Amino acid sequence: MRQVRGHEDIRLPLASGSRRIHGSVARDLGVAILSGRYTPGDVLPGEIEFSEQLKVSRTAYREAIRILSAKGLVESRPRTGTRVSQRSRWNLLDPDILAWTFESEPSETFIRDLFELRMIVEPAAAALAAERRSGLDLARMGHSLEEMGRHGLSTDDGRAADQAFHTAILEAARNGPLIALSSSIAAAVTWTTIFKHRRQSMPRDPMPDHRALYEAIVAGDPEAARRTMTELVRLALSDTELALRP
Amino acid sequence: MRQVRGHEDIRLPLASGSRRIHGSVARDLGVAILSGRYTPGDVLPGEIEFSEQLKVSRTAYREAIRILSAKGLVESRPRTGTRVSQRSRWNLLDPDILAWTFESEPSETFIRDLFELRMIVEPAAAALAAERRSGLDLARMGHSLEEMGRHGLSTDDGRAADQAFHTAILEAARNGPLIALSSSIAAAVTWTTIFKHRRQSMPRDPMPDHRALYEAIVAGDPEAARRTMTELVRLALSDTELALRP
DNA sequence: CAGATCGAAAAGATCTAACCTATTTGTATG
DNA sequence: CATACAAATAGGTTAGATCTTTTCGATCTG
Repeated sequence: MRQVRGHEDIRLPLASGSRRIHGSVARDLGVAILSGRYTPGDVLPGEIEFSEQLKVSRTAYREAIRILSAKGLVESRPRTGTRVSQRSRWNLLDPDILAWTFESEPSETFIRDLFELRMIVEPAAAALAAERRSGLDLARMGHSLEEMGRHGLSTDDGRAADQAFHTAILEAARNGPLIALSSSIAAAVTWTTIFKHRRQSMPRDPMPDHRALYEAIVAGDPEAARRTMTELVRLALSDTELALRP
Repeated sequence: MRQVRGHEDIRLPLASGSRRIHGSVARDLGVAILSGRYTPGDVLPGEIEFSEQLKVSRTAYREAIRILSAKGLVESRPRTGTRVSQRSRWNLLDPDILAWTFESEPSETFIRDLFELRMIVEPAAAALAAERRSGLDLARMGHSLEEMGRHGLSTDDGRAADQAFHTAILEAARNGPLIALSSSIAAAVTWTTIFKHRRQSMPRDPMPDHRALYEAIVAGDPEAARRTMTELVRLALSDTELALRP
C-alpha cells in the first residue's frame, strides 16, 4: 500500500543544488570520507538504517554506494556491511574525488603532493608537446593564452583559459593516459589558483612564464619547453606556498 | 549519432563467475565500450529495453550504469538517454578501466603510451624514494626482490613480487596522488609482463637492473635511482616491443 | 576430552518488480 | 517568435524475495 506524502516531504536541496539525489548522497558521503569524518575501516550503518537517516530510498542510497565503490572509497560485502576502504585504494586522481577533496579545506600536504606531481608530469608533457604539436594545437594554445591575458586569473573566464592552455599542452603530447591525468591536474590547478586569489589579492603576473612556454612549444624545442614548464610550476608553487602561510 | 542495438551475448554467464550482477554488467559494458563495440556518442537502448535484453532487473542495470558513469565512460540524462562519453572524459587510469582494457587485446598504441607514462613517472618516483625511504620501505623492497629472484617472472608469485617491488618504491616516495597512480601503473606492469611471457618464452633476466635500482635507493642516491629506473623501464619497453612484433 | 568438521541460522547486501515523479526537448499553437 | 504542451526517458520510491557469508553450535573423530 502506498503512503500518501504530506507537504513536509518536499525535499529540500541537500546543499547540493540541482544534482540528482544519488549524486548528492555520493558527494556528501564522499566529502565525509575524504575529510576524515569516516576513517578507513569504519563500517557504515546498514542499508536500511542509513538510507532512512539520510531520508532517501534504499535504491538511491545503493546507487550512491556504487559510485563511491567505483572510485575505491568503500567496499561492501554481504554480512559484514559496507566499510571505508584503505587510503591506498582510494582513486585520488579521480576528478570527482579531487573536487570533493577541495570542497572541504584540503591539507597542506595534499596540495604540496599535487604540485610535486605536476612538477613530474607537466614538464615531461611539455617536452613531448613541443615535439608532437600540430598547427591546431598551437592555435588552441595561442587562443587560450590571449584570453588569459585579457581576463587575468582573478576571473572565471581567465582561469578557464589557463586551464584550457594546460589541457591543450597535455593533449598535444598525444598520449591517452596522460590526457586522463590532464583533466585531474588541470582541475587541481584551477582550485589551487582559486586558493591563491582567495588569500592574496594581487599575485605575480603569470603571463611572462606562460608566454615563454608557448614560444618554446611553437619553436618545437623540447628541452626549452621542459625548462620553462618546470619554471612555471615552480613559480606557481611558491605563490601557493605564500598563500598557505600568510 | 548512431543508435546501438543491444546484444544478448554481452553478458557471458560463465565468465562472470561469482561477481555480483551489477558488477558483471558493468564489466561487460565497460569492455564493450573500451574495445570499441560502442563508440563515443552512441546512445544505448533505454533502461527498460536494455535491462530486459541483458536479462537483469532495471535496478541492477542502473547500478551498473552508475559505476560506468562514475568512471566517466557514459553520461545519462532524461529524455536523451544514456550515451557513451567522449574519450577525453574516460578515466583511463582507473584500475578497473585498465583491467577491462587488457581483457580484450589492447592496442599497441595504448601499451606504448603506458610505457611513456611509466618513463615519466617512475624515474621521478625512484628519485624521491631514494631521498625519503625508511628502513621499513627498504625491507619491503629487499624482500620483494628476493621473492622475485626465487620465482622468476613466469609465475604468478614472481609477478606479484615484481609488482610489490614497484609499489614499495612508489610508496616510499611519500606522495598520495603518486601512490594512487601506483596501483594503476603496477597493474599495467603486470599485464604487460603477462603479455611478454605469453609471446616470448624466455625473455631477458630482469634481476640485474632491479638489483641496481635497489642498490641506488639503499644508497640514498636520487640521481642513480632515476638513472637505473629509466634504464629498467627502457629495457622492459624493448622487451615488450619485441613481443609485440615477433 | 580436545579439536575438527559439518550444517543451520542470521545478518546484511543483492536483486526483482511495479509504480510514480521529474526533467528535458521537440513541436504545435498563440 | 515566444510560449505552452506533450512525449520520452531517466530518476526515485517501495515492498519483498533471494543470495552470500559469517557465526555458532552440534556432532563426529582422534
